[in-house]
Amino acid sequence: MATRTATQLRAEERDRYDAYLAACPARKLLDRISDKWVSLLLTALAGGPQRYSELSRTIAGVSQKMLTQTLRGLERDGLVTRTVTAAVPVRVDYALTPLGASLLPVMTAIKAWAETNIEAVERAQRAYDQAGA
Amino acid sequence: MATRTATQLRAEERDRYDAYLAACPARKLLDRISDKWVSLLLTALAGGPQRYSELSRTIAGVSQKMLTQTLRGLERDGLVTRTVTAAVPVRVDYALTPLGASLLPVMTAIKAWAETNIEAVERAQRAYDQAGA
DNA sequence: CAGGATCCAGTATGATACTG
DNA sequence: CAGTATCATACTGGATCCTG
Repeated sequence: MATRTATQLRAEERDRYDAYLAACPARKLLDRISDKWVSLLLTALAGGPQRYSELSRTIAGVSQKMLTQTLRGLERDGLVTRTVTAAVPVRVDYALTPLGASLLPVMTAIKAWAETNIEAVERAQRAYDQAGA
Repeated sequence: MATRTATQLRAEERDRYDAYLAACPARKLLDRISDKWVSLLLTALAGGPQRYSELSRTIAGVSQKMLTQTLRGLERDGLVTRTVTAAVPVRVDYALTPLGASLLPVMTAIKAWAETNIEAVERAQRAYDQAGA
């Protein structure tokens, strides 16, 4: 128990530091909503409620795991609701809450920015790669 | 070589499918700008150019690697510029391009949404966790 | 239909040490 | 000061099988 002094101190500082970061919930929330699947899911629900299977088809490329996981997270954050209808094959609908709807414009704006500026970005990339080579 | 029919067909479909997704650059761009460090860096540069070390202090918690990596990506995408000033200790300034500035309002909006609605989200989380327990 | 559980590969990220 | 290079790893995300 003597081979650690500076290293341990640094680790302790890091822990305290991480704790501080964890104490800043806004940054964590920012990280959570800065997620590909989140933006795609929220915009997918913009047109109204959708079933699980509809979403998986709309998003196209999302795995069961990511779809379920992201939906659970959004439900927990109060951004979407999950409604189960008992039937022969179970039916589950997801819909935006008012809180989720309030985030929608921003998500739409990001998506729109990406679609609008993709060409400019690609031009910049080509120029950058040219200069580098 | 007869133990695969449905499995192989599914794999082939998936490959074709993934190729299609890769061909959609807007989704890739959306994923790239939906990054924690990107939003933090762009908003950090909102007030004007900053040096590398200033940024690392402003962002607080970012590692050298992530900082450099994210800056390089943003530079390649044409969102920020990198200006090297030859001096005794080298000086490097980063600044937003017009393209980067055009993304700034959206990034600011996300950050603001997170800060505004963090409490509502936390309430929702507590309610969700209560119900689950 | 709508998941839950599990296994596994790839990537993202951090810590550390070294350099012009 | 402003990185680069390397190593180690934690976490993401996909594939697969199983269930109410």
